[in-house]
Amino acid sequence: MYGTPRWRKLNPQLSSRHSLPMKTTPRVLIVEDEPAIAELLTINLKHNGFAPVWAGDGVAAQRELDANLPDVILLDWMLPGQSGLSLARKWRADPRTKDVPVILLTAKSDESDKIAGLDAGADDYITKPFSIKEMLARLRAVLRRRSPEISSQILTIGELQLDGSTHRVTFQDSALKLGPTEFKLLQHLMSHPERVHSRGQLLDKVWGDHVYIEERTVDVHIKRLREALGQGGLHVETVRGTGYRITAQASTISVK
Amino acid sequence: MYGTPRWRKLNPQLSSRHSLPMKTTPRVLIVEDEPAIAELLTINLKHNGFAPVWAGDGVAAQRELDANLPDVILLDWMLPGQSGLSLARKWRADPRTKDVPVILLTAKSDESDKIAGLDAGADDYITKPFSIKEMLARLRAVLRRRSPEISSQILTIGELQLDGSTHRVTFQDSALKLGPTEFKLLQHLMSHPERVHSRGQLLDKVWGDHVYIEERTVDVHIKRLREALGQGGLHVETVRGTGYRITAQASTISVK
DNA sequence: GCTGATTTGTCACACAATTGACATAAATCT
DNA sequence: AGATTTATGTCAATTGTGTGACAAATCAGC
Repeated sequence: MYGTPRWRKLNPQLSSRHSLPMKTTPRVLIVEDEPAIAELLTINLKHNGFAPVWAGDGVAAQRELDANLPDVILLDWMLPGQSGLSLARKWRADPRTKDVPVILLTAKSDESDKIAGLDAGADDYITKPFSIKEMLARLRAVLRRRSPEISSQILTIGELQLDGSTHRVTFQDSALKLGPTEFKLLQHLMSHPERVHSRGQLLDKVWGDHVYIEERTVDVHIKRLREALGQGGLHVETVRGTGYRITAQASTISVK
Repeated sequence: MYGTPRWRKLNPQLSSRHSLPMKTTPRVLIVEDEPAIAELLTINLKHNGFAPVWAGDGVAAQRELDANLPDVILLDWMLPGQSGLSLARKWRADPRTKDVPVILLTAKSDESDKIAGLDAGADDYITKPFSIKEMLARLRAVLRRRSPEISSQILTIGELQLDGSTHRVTFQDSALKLGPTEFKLLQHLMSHPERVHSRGQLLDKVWGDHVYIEERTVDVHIKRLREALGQGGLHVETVRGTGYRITAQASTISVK
Protein backbone atom coordinates (compact mmCIF):
# COMPACT_ATOMS: atom_id res chain seq x y z
CA MET A 1 0.00 0.00 0.00
CA TYR A 2 2.79 2.40 -0.62
CA GLY A 3 4.01 3.84 -3.83
CA THR A 4 6.39 6.36 -2.41
CA PRO A 5 10.04 6.04 -3.39
CA ARG A 6 11.75 4.32 -0.54
CA TRP A 7 15.25 4.87 -1.61
CA ARG A 8 17.41 7.82 -0.77
CA LYS A 9 20.77 8.46 -2.32
CA LEU A 10 23.58 8.42 0.17
CA ASN A 11 26.21 11.13 0.30
CA PRO A 12 27.26 11.33 -3.33
CA GLN A 13 30.75 12.49 -2.45
CA LEU A 14 31.51 9.16 -0.92
CA SER A 15 30.02 7.10 -3.66
CA SER A 16 33.12 7.32 -5.81
CA ARG A 17 34.36 3.97 -6.93
CA HIS A 18 37.59 4.51 -5.13
CA SER A 19 36.86 2.41 -2.13
CA LEU A 20 38.83 4.18 0.53
CA PRO A 21 37.22 3.98 3.93
CA MET A 22 37.21 7.73 4.07
CA LYS A 23 35.81 8.92 7.32
CA THR A 24 36.16 12.60 6.56
CA THR A 25 36.77 14.43 3.35
CA PRO A 26 40.56 14.75 3.24
CA ARG A 27 41.92 18.24 3.68
CA VAL A 28 44.40 19.35 1.05
CA LEU A 29 46.67 22.33 1.57
CA ILE A 30 47.57 23.92 -1.75
CA VAL A 31 50.75 26.00 -1.63
CA GLU A 32 50.85 27.77 -4.96
CA ASP A 33 51.48 31.40 -5.90
CA GLU A 34 49.76 31.28 -9.28
CA PRO A 35 46.09 32.11 -8.59
CA ALA A 36 45.01 30.48 -11.83
CA ILE A 37 46.56 27.14 -11.01
CA ALA A 38 45.43 27.37 -7.41
CA GLU A 39 41.86 27.92 -8.51
CA LEU A 40 42.01 25.11 -11.01
CA LEU A 41 43.18 22.79 -8.27
CA THR A 42 40.68 24.07 -5.75
CA ILE A 43 37.70 23.58 -8.00
CA ASN A 44 38.70 20.14 -9.10
CA LEU A 45 39.53 18.99 -5.62
CA LYS A 46 36.24 20.26 -4.25
CA HIS A 47 34.44 18.53 -7.02
CA ASN A 48 36.08 15.25 -6.13
CA GLY A 49 35.42 15.03 -2.46
CA PHE A 50 38.41 16.85 -1.04
CA ALA A 51 38.52 19.95 1.11
CA PRO A 52 41.14 22.25 -0.38
CA VAL A 53 42.72 25.21 1.39
CA TRP A 54 44.85 27.66 -0.52
CA ALA A 55 48.01 29.36 0.70
CA GLY A 56 49.72 31.78 -1.67
CA ASP A 57 53.16 31.61 -0.13
CA GLY A 58 55.31 29.92 2.46
CA VAL A 59 54.25 32.22 5.24
CA ALA A 60 50.55 31.68 4.66
CA ALA A 61 51.16 27.97 4.36
CA GLN A 62 52.98 27.89 7.68
CA ARG A 63 50.17 29.82 9.32
CA GLU A 64 47.65 27.37 7.98
CA LEU A 65 49.75 24.43 9.11
CA ASP A 66 50.00 25.87 12.60
CA ALA A 67 46.25 26.28 12.72
CA ASN A 68 45.37 22.76 11.68
CA LEU A 69 47.11 19.94 9.89
CA PRO A 70 45.86 18.90 6.46
CA ASP A 71 45.88 15.32 5.27
CA VAL A 72 48.17 16.11 2.38
CA ILE A 73 50.07 19.08 0.97
CA LEU A 74 50.28 20.04 -2.70
CA LEU A 75 53.39 22.16 -2.88
CA ASP A 76 54.65 24.25 -5.76
CA TRP A 77 58.35 23.96 -6.37
CA MET A 78 58.74 27.61 -7.34
CA LEU A 79 57.43 30.06 -4.82
CA PRO A 80 58.14 33.72 -4.13
CA GLY A 81 60.42 34.01 -1.15
CA GLN A 82 61.13 30.54 0.17
CA SER A 83 61.42 27.74 -2.36
CA GLY A 84 59.06 24.84 -2.14
CA LEU A 85 61.95 22.49 -1.67
CA SER A 86 63.14 24.18 1.48
CA LEU A 87 59.61 24.30 2.82
CA ALA A 88 59.27 20.59 2.30
CA ARG A 89 62.52 20.00 4.10
CA LYS A 90 61.48 22.20 6.98
CA TRP A 91 58.15 20.46 7.42
CA ARG A 92 59.75 17.08 7.20
CA ALA A 93 62.04 18.07 10.07
CA ASP A 94 59.24 19.33 12.32
CA PRO A 95 57.80 16.48 14.37
CA ARG A 96 54.36 18.02 14.18
CA THR A 97 54.22 18.06 10.41
CA LYS A 98 56.63 15.30 9.50
CA ASP A 99 53.90 12.78 8.87
CA VAL A 100 51.94 14.92 6.46
CA PRO A 101 52.60 13.70 2.95
CA VAL A 102 53.84 16.26 0.45
CA ILE A 103 53.36 16.20 -3.31
CA LEU A 104 55.61 18.53 -5.25
CA LEU A 105 54.31 20.42 -8.26
CA THR A 106 56.93 21.51 -10.70
CA ALA A 107 57.55 22.55 -14.26
CA LYS A 108 60.84 20.75 -14.36
CA SER A 109 61.00 17.17 -15.30
CA ASP A 110 64.68 16.56 -14.76
CA GLU A 111 65.57 13.39 -13.04
CA SER A 112 67.94 15.27 -10.77
CA ASP A 113 65.14 17.53 -9.57
CA LYS A 114 62.98 14.57 -8.90
CA ILE A 115 65.68 13.09 -6.77
CA ALA A 116 66.20 16.34 -4.95
CA GLY A 117 62.47 16.59 -4.36
CA LEU A 118 62.03 13.09 -3.07
CA ASP A 119 65.18 13.54 -1.08
CA ALA A 120 63.76 16.58 0.66
CA GLY A 121 60.99 14.36 1.88
CA ALA A 122 58.37 14.76 -0.80
CA ASP A 123 56.16 11.72 -1.16
CA ASP A 124 55.48 12.22 -4.80
CA TYR A 125 56.12 14.49 -7.65
CA ILE A 126 53.96 15.89 -10.44
CA THR A 127 55.32 17.80 -13.39
CA LYS A 128 53.35 20.60 -14.95
CA PRO A 129 51.43 20.54 -17.08
CA PHE A 130 49.59 17.69 -15.48
CA SER A 131 46.18 16.20 -15.99
CA ILE A 132 43.64 16.60 -13.24
CA LYS A 133 43.12 12.89 -13.36
CA GLU A 134 46.77 12.23 -12.71
CA MET A 135 46.81 14.70 -9.87
CA LEU A 136 43.82 13.07 -8.24
CA ALA A 137 45.27 9.63 -8.72
CA ARG A 138 48.55 10.58 -7.11
CA LEU A 139 46.75 12.30 -4.28
CA ARG A 140 44.73 9.21 -3.59
CA ALA A 141 47.79 7.00 -3.87
CA VAL A 142 49.61 9.06 -1.26
CA LEU A 143 46.64 9.04 1.08
CA ARG A 144 46.14 5.36 0.58
CA ARG A 145 49.71 4.75 1.67
CA ARG A 146 49.11 6.59 4.92
CA SER A 147 46.06 4.55 5.75
CA PRO A 148 46.57 2.16 8.62
CA GLU A 149 47.53 -1.41 8.06
CA ILE A 150 44.77 -3.90 8.32
CA SER A 151 44.50 -4.62 12.00
CA SER A 152 46.22 -7.81 13.02
CA GLN A 153 44.50 -8.00 16.33
CA ILE A 154 42.98 -11.30 17.29
CA LEU A 155 39.89 -10.92 19.43
CA THR A 156 38.48 -13.75 21.47
CA ILE A 157 35.22 -14.06 23.36
CA GLY A 158 34.45 -17.49 24.71
CA GLU A 159 34.73 -19.80 21.75
CA LEU A 160 34.32 -16.97 19.31
CA GLN A 161 37.43 -15.75 17.60
CA LEU A 162 37.95 -12.92 15.14
CA ASP A 163 41.17 -12.19 13.29
CA GLY A 164 41.39 -8.77 11.71
CA SER A 165 44.40 -9.50 9.54
CA THR A 166 42.99 -12.58 7.89
CA HIS A 167 39.46 -11.28 8.13
CA ARG A 168 38.24 -14.53 9.50
CA VAL A 169 35.78 -15.47 12.21
CA THR A 170 35.59 -18.86 13.86
CA PHE A 171 33.30 -20.35 16.45
CA GLN A 172 34.39 -23.57 18.06
CA ASP A 173 37.16 -23.73 15.48
CA SER A 174 34.87 -23.80 12.49
CA ALA A 175 35.00 -20.92 10.08
CA LEU A 176 32.01 -18.66 9.68
CA LYS A 177 31.02 -16.52 6.76
CA LEU A 178 29.76 -13.04 7.42
CA GLY A 179 29.35 -9.98 5.29
CA PRO A 180 31.47 -6.84 5.56
CA THR A 181 29.08 -4.94 7.78
CA GLU A 182 28.50 -7.86 10.09
CA PHE A 183 32.23 -8.35 10.32
CA LYS A 184 32.88 -4.76 11.30
CA LEU A 185 29.98 -4.84 13.72
CA LEU A 186 31.30 -7.94 15.41
CA GLN A 187 34.80 -6.54 15.44
CA HIS A 188 33.61 -3.46 17.21
CA LEU A 189 31.52 -5.34 19.71
CA MET A 190 34.36 -7.73 20.43
CA SER A 191 36.88 -5.01 21.01
CA HIS A 192 34.67 -3.71 23.81
CA PRO A 193 33.30 -6.83 25.38
CA GLU A 194 30.55 -6.60 27.97
CA ARG A 195 29.99 -2.95 27.19
CA VAL A 196 26.59 -1.84 26.00
CA HIS A 197 26.54 0.12 22.76
CA SER A 198 23.59 2.26 21.81
CA ARG A 199 22.44 2.05 18.24
CA GLY A 200 23.72 5.56 17.70
CA GLN A 201 27.16 4.64 18.93
CA LEU A 202 27.25 1.61 16.71
CA LEU A 203 26.24 3.67 13.72
CA ASP A 204 29.06 6.10 14.41
CA LYS A 205 31.71 3.50 15.00
CA VAL A 206 30.77 0.82 12.55
CA TRP A 207 29.13 2.74 9.75
CA GLY A 208 31.07 5.97 10.16
CA ASP A 209 30.52 9.30 11.75
CA HIS A 210 28.69 11.25 9.16
CA VAL A 211 26.24 8.79 7.77
CA TYR A 212 22.54 9.16 8.17
CA ILE A 213 20.96 5.80 8.57
CA GLU A 214 17.88 4.61 10.40
CA GLU A 215 18.70 3.32 13.85
CA ARG A 216 16.40 0.38 13.24
CA THR A 217 18.83 -0.80 10.60
CA VAL A 218 21.21 -1.74 13.36
CA ASP A 219 18.64 -4.26 14.55
CA VAL A 220 18.62 -5.86 11.16
CA HIS A 221 22.35 -6.25 11.09
CA ILE A 222 22.41 -7.58 14.61
CA LYS A 223 19.95 -10.17 13.47
CA ARG A 224 22.13 -11.03 10.49
CA LEU A 225 25.15 -11.24 12.72
CA ARG A 226 23.44 -13.59 15.13
CA GLU A 227 22.31 -15.67 12.21
CA ALA A 228 25.79 -15.90 10.80
CA LEU A 229 27.29 -16.77 14.16
CA GLY A 230 24.95 -19.69 14.70
CA GLN A 231 25.30 -20.91 18.28
CA GLY A 232 27.87 -18.20 18.81
CA GLY A 233 25.15 -15.65 18.26
CA LEU A 234 24.06 -16.23 21.81
CA HIS A 235 26.95 -14.06 22.88
CA VAL A 236 25.19 -11.09 21.35
CA GLU A 237 22.74 -9.75 23.89
CA THR A 238 20.01 -7.18 23.64
CA VAL A 239 19.81 -4.61 26.39
CA ARG A 240 16.28 -3.42 26.17
CA GLY A 241 15.90 0.30 25.88
CA THR A 242 19.62 0.80 25.50
CA GLY A 243 21.32 -1.20 22.80
CA TYR A 244 23.45 -4.29 22.35
CA ARG A 245 26.43 -5.93 23.96
CA ILE A 246 28.64 -8.93 23.42
CA THR A 247 29.27 -11.11 26.43
CA ALA A 248 31.57 -13.98 27.27
CA GLN A 249 28.84 -15.90 29.06
CA ALA A 250 26.54 -16.90 26.24
CA SER A 251 22.92 -16.57 27.12
CA THR A 252 21.45 -19.88 28.17
CA ILE A 253 18.30 -19.40 26.19
CA SER A 254 18.14 -22.29 23.83
CA VAL A 255 17.99 -21.89 20.11
CA LYS A 256 14.84 -22.95 18.45
CA MET B 1 29.16 7.33 -26.24
CA TYR B 2 32.84 7.49 -25.65
CA GLY B 3 35.01 9.52 -27.92
CA THR B 4 37.53 10.35 -25.32
CA PRO B 5 40.95 8.77 -25.58
CA ARG B 6 41.14 6.00 -23.09
CA TRP B 7 44.82 5.73 -22.97
CA ARG B 8 46.99 7.82 -20.79
CA LYS B 9 50.67 8.20 -21.21
CA LEU B 10 52.44 6.73 -18.28
CA ASN B 11 54.87 8.88 -16.43
CA PRO B 12 58.09 8.44 -18.33
CA GLN B 13 60.04 8.96 -15.15
CA LEU B 14 58.71 5.75 -13.80
CA SER B 15 59.30 3.72 -16.88
CA SER B 16 62.44 2.23 -15.45
CA ARG B 17 60.50 0.26 -12.94
CA HIS B 18 60.81 -2.98 -14.80
CA SER B 19 64.54 -2.95 -15.06
CA LEU B 20 65.48 -3.75 -11.49
CA PRO B 21 63.54 -6.20 -9.40
CA MET B 22 64.46 -4.22 -6.31
CA LYS B 23 62.03 -5.09 -3.58
CA THR B 24 63.09 -2.39 -1.20
CA THR B 25 65.78 0.21 -1.23
CA PRO B 26 68.71 -1.62 0.34
CA ARG B 27 69.67 -0.33 3.76
CA VAL B 28 73.33 0.51 4.15
CA LEU B 29 74.91 0.97 7.54
CA ILE B 30 77.84 3.35 7.36
CA VAL B 31 80.30 2.98 10.23
CA GLU B 32 82.66 5.89 9.88
CA ASP B 33 83.98 8.44 12.35
CA GLU B 34 84.88 11.14 9.82
CA PRO B 35 81.69 13.21 9.40
CA ALA B 36 82.86 14.52 6.03
CA ILE B 37 83.29 11.08 4.55
CA ALA B 38 80.13 9.83 6.17
CA GLU B 39 78.17 12.66 4.62
CA LEU B 40 79.73 12.13 1.25
CA LEU B 41 78.71 8.51 1.39
CA THR B 42 75.26 9.28 2.72
CA ILE B 43 74.40 11.74 0.00
CA ASN B 44 75.67 9.60 -2.81
CA LEU B 45 73.95 6.52 -1.52
CA LYS B 46 70.67 8.32 -1.11
CA HIS B 47 70.82 9.59 -4.63
CA ASN B 48 71.43 6.15 -5.93
CA GLY B 49 68.54 4.34 -4.43
CA PHE B 50 70.01 3.20 -1.14
CA ALA B 51 68.88 3.98 2.36
CA PRO B 52 71.99 4.90 4.34
CA VAL B 53 72.21 5.04 8.12
CA TRP B 54 75.22 6.55 9.77
CA ALA B 55 76.91 5.35 12.93
CA GLY B 56 79.89 7.32 14.20
CA ASP B 57 81.48 4.56 16.20
CA GLY B 58 81.31 0.92 17.10
CA VAL B 59 78.83 1.44 19.90
CA ALA B 60 76.39 3.34 17.74
CA ALA B 61 76.82 0.77 15.00
CA GLN B 62 76.03 -2.06 17.39
CA ARG B 63 72.96 -0.21 18.61
CA GLU B 64 71.75 0.22 15.06
CA LEU B 65 72.41 -3.41 14.26
CA ASP B 66 70.44 -4.48 17.28
CA ALA B 67 67.54 -2.33 16.17
CA ASN B 68 67.34 -3.63 12.63
CA LEU B 69 69.65 -5.38 10.25
CA PRO B 70 70.88 -3.51 7.18
CA ASP B 71 71.44 -5.20 3.84
CA VAL B 72 75.12 -4.32 3.84
CA ILE B 73 77.65 -2.60 6.10
CA LEU B 74 80.26 -0.07 4.98
CA LEU B 75 82.86 -0.24 7.69
CA ASP B 76 85.82 2.03 8.27
CA TRP B 77 89.02 0.25 9.20
CA MET B 78 90.14 2.96 11.57
CA LEU B 79 87.67 3.87 14.25
CA PRO B 80 87.99 5.51 17.66
CA GLY B 81 87.79 2.87 20.32
CA GLN B 82 87.25 -0.45 18.68
CA SER B 83 88.92 -1.06 15.33
CA GLY B 84 86.82 -1.87 12.32
CA LEU B 85 88.55 -5.16 11.96
CA SER B 86 87.50 -6.38 15.39
CA LEU B 87 83.96 -5.20 14.77
CA ALA B 88 83.82 -7.18 11.57
CA ARG B 89 85.08 -10.24 13.37
CA LYS B 90 82.53 -9.80 16.13
CA TRP B 91 79.62 -9.47 13.72
CA ARG B 92 80.76 -12.41 11.71
CA ALA B 93 80.67 -14.47 14.87
CA ASP B 94 77.16 -13.43 15.86
CA PRO B 95 74.59 -15.67 14.18
CA ARG B 96 72.21 -12.76 13.88
CA THR B 97 74.57 -10.61 11.88
CA LYS B 98 76.83 -13.17 10.30
CA ASP B 99 75.03 -13.05 6.97
CA VAL B 100 75.21 -9.30 6.56
CA PRO B 101 77.93 -8.50 4.06
CA VAL B 102 80.66 -6.11 5.17
CA ILE B 103 82.72 -3.85 2.95
CA LEU B 104 85.84 -2.47 4.55
CA LEU B 105 86.95 1.08 3.91
CA THR B 106 90.59 1.77 4.47
CA ALA B 107 93.41 4.12 3.65
CA LYS B 108 95.93 1.35 3.53
CA SER B 109 96.43 -0.56 0.41
CA ASP B 110 98.86 -3.13 1.69
CA GLU B 111 98.26 -6.60 0.59
CA SER B 112 98.71 -7.84 4.13
CA ASP B 113 95.92 -5.62 5.41
CA LYS B 114 93.67 -6.78 2.69
CA ILE B 115 94.27 -10.34 3.67
CA ALA B 116 93.62 -9.53 7.30
CA GLY B 117 90.40 -7.78 6.34
CA LEU B 118 89.03 -10.53 4.20
CA ASP B 119 90.16 -12.96 6.83
CA ALA B 120 88.07 -11.18 9.43
CA GLY B 121 85.06 -11.86 7.30
CA ALA B 122 84.79 -8.78 5.14
CA ASP B 123 83.16 -9.41 1.80
CA ASP B 124 85.01 -6.72 -0.03
CA TYR B 125 87.56 -4.04 0.42
CA ILE B 126 87.82 -0.46 -0.79
CA THR B 127 90.90 1.71 -0.36
CA LYS B 128 90.62 5.42 0.19
CA PRO B 129 90.55 7.58 -1.70
CA PHE B 130 87.92 5.81 -3.72
CA SER B 131 85.59 6.94 -6.43
CA ILE B 132 81.91 7.00 -5.69
CA LYS B 133 81.39 4.96 -8.79
CA GLU B 134 83.66 2.24 -7.53
CA MET B 135 81.99 2.26 -4.15
CA LEU B 136 78.55 1.88 -5.72
CA ALA B 137 79.75 -0.83 -8.01
CA ARG B 138 81.21 -2.87 -5.18
CA LEU B 139 78.12 -2.34 -3.10
CA ARG B 140 75.89 -3.58 -5.87
CA ALA B 141 78.19 -6.50 -6.52
CA VAL B 142 78.02 -7.57 -2.91
CA LEU B 143 74.26 -7.24 -2.82
CA ARG B 144 73.89 -9.10 -6.08
CA ARG B 145 75.98 -11.92 -4.76
CA ARG B 146 73.70 -12.16 -1.77
CA SER B 147 70.39 -11.61 -3.49
CA PRO B 148 69.87 -15.11 -4.90
CA GLU B 149 70.01 -16.48 -1.40
CA ILE B 150 67.40 -14.05 -0.24
CA SER B 151 64.96 -14.80 -3.00
CA SER B 152 65.66 -18.49 -3.16
CA GLN B 153 63.11 -19.27 -0.57
CA ILE B 154 60.59 -21.75 -1.78
CA LEU B 155 57.07 -20.84 -0.85
CA THR B 156 54.43 -23.51 -0.54
CA ILE B 157 50.70 -23.28 -0.08
CA GLY B 158 48.83 -26.52 -0.36
CA GLU B 159 49.90 -28.03 -3.65
CA LEU B 160 51.06 -24.68 -4.95
CA GLN B 161 54.74 -24.08 -4.97
CA LEU B 162 56.74 -21.02 -5.96
CA ASP B 163 60.49 -20.92 -6.26
CA GLY B 164 61.92 -17.45 -6.26
CA SER B 165 65.36 -18.51 -7.37
CA THR B 166 64.31 -20.45 -10.42
CA HIS B 167 61.32 -18.16 -10.96
CA ARG B 168 59.04 -21.13 -11.32
CA VAL B 169 55.59 -21.97 -10.14
CA THR B 170 54.15 -25.42 -9.97
CA PHE B 171 50.78 -26.81 -8.99
CA GLN B 172 50.50 -30.51 -8.32
CA ASP B 173 54.01 -30.84 -9.69
CA SER B 174 53.20 -29.48 -13.10
CA ALA B 175 54.83 -26.24 -14.16
CA LEU B 176 52.74 -23.16 -14.78
CA LYS B 177 53.46 -20.18 -16.91
CA LEU B 178 52.70 -16.77 -15.54
CA GLY B 179 53.77 -13.27 -16.48
CA PRO B 180 56.10 -11.10 -14.41
CA THR B 181 53.38 -9.18 -12.64
CA GLU B 182 51.39 -12.28 -11.82
CA PHE B 183 54.53 -13.89 -10.50
CA LYS B 184 55.33 -11.03 -8.18
CA LEU B 185 51.73 -10.83 -7.10
CA LEU B 186 51.66 -14.50 -6.25
CA GLN B 187 55.01 -14.26 -4.51
CA HIS B 188 53.76 -11.49 -2.31
CA LEU B 189 50.52 -13.23 -1.50
CA MET B 190 52.33 -16.46 -0.72
CA SER B 191 54.83 -14.82 1.57
CA HIS B 192 51.93 -13.65 3.71
CA PRO B 193 49.52 -16.53 3.56
CA GLU B 194 46.02 -16.16 4.98
CA ARG B 195 46.51 -12.45 5.35
CA VAL B 196 44.14 -10.12 3.58
CA HIS B 197 45.79 -7.50 1.40
CA SER B 198 43.92 -4.44 0.31
CA ARG B 199 44.33 -3.40 -3.29
CA GLY B 200 46.29 -0.40 -2.11
CA GLN B 201 48.72 -2.55 -0.18
CA LEU B 202 49.20 -4.82 -3.15
CA LEU B 203 49.87 -1.86 -5.40
CA ASP B 204 52.50 -0.59 -3.00
CA LYS B 205 54.18 -3.92 -2.45
CA VAL B 206 53.93 -5.53 -5.85
CA TRP B 207 53.97 -2.58 -8.18
CA GLY B 208 56.06 -0.23 -6.07
CA ASP B 209 55.55 2.77 -3.88
CA HIS B 210 55.45 5.67 -6.25
CA VAL B 211 53.34 4.38 -9.08
CA TYR B 212 49.87 5.55 -9.63
CA ILE B 213 47.65 2.91 -11.01
CA GLU B 214 43.94 2.30 -10.77
CA GLU B 215 43.04 0.01 -7.92
CA ARG B 216 40.77 -1.93 -10.22
CA THR B 217 43.80 -3.03 -12.14
CA VAL B 218 44.62 -5.32 -9.26
CA ASP B 219 41.40 -7.19 -9.95
CA VAL B 220 42.45 -7.82 -13.51
CA HIS B 221 45.77 -9.23 -12.46
CA ILE B 222 44.13 -11.36 -9.83
CA LYS B 223 41.95 -12.73 -12.55
CA ARG B 224 44.96 -13.41 -14.74
CA LEU B 225 46.71 -15.04 -11.84
CA ARG B 226 43.77 -17.31 -11.12
CA GLU B 227 43.56 -18.16 -14.76
CA ALA B 228 47.23 -19.05 -14.92
CA LEU B 229 47.00 -21.14 -11.77
CA GLY B 230 44.16 -23.26 -13.08
CA GLN B 231 42.77 -25.36 -10.26
CA GLY B 232 45.34 -23.79 -7.98
CA GLY B 233 43.58 -20.49 -8.50
CA LEU B 234 41.05 -21.60 -5.95
CA HIS B 235 43.58 -20.72 -3.30
CA VAL B 236 43.21 -17.09 -4.21
CA GLU B 237 40.21 -15.75 -2.35
CA THR B 238 38.33 -12.52 -2.62
CA VAL B 239 37.41 -10.78 0.59
CA ARG B 240 34.60 -8.57 -0.49
CA GLY B 241 35.03 -4.97 0.41
CA THR B 242 38.55 -5.53 1.65
CA GLY B 243 40.91 -7.21 -0.77
CA TYR B 244 42.44 -10.56 -1.55
CA ARG B 245 44.14 -13.34 0.30
CA ILE B 246 45.81 -16.63 -0.46
CA THR B 247 44.72 -19.54 1.63
CA ALA B 248 45.89 -23.07 2.20
CA GLN B 249 42.37 -24.43 2.21
CA ALA B 250 41.31 -23.98 -1.39
CA SER B 251 37.78 -22.84 -1.74
CA THR B 252 35.52 -25.79 -2.41
CA ILE B 253 33.51 -24.02 -5.02
CA SER B 254 33.89 -26.03 -8.17
CA VAL B 255 35.21 -24.61 -11.38
CA LYS B 256 32.76 -24.21 -14.15
C1' DG C 1 66.79 0.61 -35.23
C1' DC C 2 62.74 -2.31 -36.79
C1' DT C 3 59.21 -5.71 -36.13
C1' DG C 4 56.20 -8.90 -34.23
C1' DA C 5 54.93 -11.13 -29.91
C1' DT C 6 53.96 -10.43 -25.16
C1' DT C 7 52.64 -7.89 -21.33
C1' DT C 8 50.08 -4.26 -19.11
C1' DG C 9 46.63 -0.90 -17.51
C1' DT C 10 41.81 0.73 -18.51
C1' DC C 11 37.39 0.52 -19.52
C1' DA C 12 32.53 -1.10 -20.07
C1' DC C 13 29.39 -4.30 -19.16
C1' DA C 14 27.40 -8.35 -16.66
C1' DC C 15 26.38 -10.38 -12.62
C1' DA C 16 26.13 -11.49 -7.85
C1' DA C 17 26.31 -9.96 -3.06
C1' DT C 18 25.13 -6.57 0.17
C1' DT C 19 22.47 -3.04 2.04
C1' DG C 20 18.90 -0.13 4.15
C1' DA C 21 14.03 0.73 4.49
C1' DC C 22 9.75 -0.86 5.64
C1' DA C 23 5.79 -3.76 7.16
C1' DT C 24 4.48 -6.98 10.25
C1' DA C 25 5.10 -10.15 14.00
C1' DA C 26 6.91 -11.13 18.43
C1' DA C 27 8.68 -10.00 22.82
C1' DT C 28 9.00 -7.30 26.96
C1' DC C 29 7.71 -4.01 30.30
C1' DT C 30 4.27 -1.42 33.31
C1' DA D 1 -4.21 -5.61 28.43
C1' DG D 2 -1.93 -1.76 26.36
C1' DA D 3 2.20 0.50 25.12
C1' DT D 4 6.96 0.19 23.70
C1' DT D 5 10.64 -1.91 21.95
C1' DT D 6 12.84 -5.43 19.25
C1' DA D 7 12.97 -9.33 15.72
C1' DT D 8 12.19 -10.93 11.16
C1' DG D 9 11.02 -11.38 6.14
C1' DT D 10 10.99 -9.05 1.88
C1' DC D 11 12.39 -6.01 -1.77
C1' DA D 12 14.64 -2.68 -4.76
C1' DA D 13 18.69 0.21 -5.04
C1' DT D 14 23.40 0.06 -4.79
C1' DT D 15 27.92 -1.55 -4.60
C1' DG D 16 31.78 -4.64 -5.50
C1' DT D 17 33.88 -8.02 -8.50
C1' DG D 18 34.60 -10.85 -12.64
C1' DT D 19 35.56 -10.69 -17.42
C1' DG D 20 36.54 -9.81 -22.35
C1' DA D 21 38.24 -6.40 -25.38
C1' DC D 22 41.56 -3.05 -26.61
C1' DA D 23 45.37 0.04 -27.25
C1' DA D 24 49.73 1.42 -25.35
C1' DA D 25 54.09 -0.02 -23.83
C1' DT D 26 57.62 -3.25 -23.46
C1' DC D 27 60.42 -7.10 -24.80
C1' DA D 28 63.03 -10.25 -27.78
C1' DG D 29 65.02 -11.26 -32.04
C1' DC D 30 66.90 -9.83 -35.68
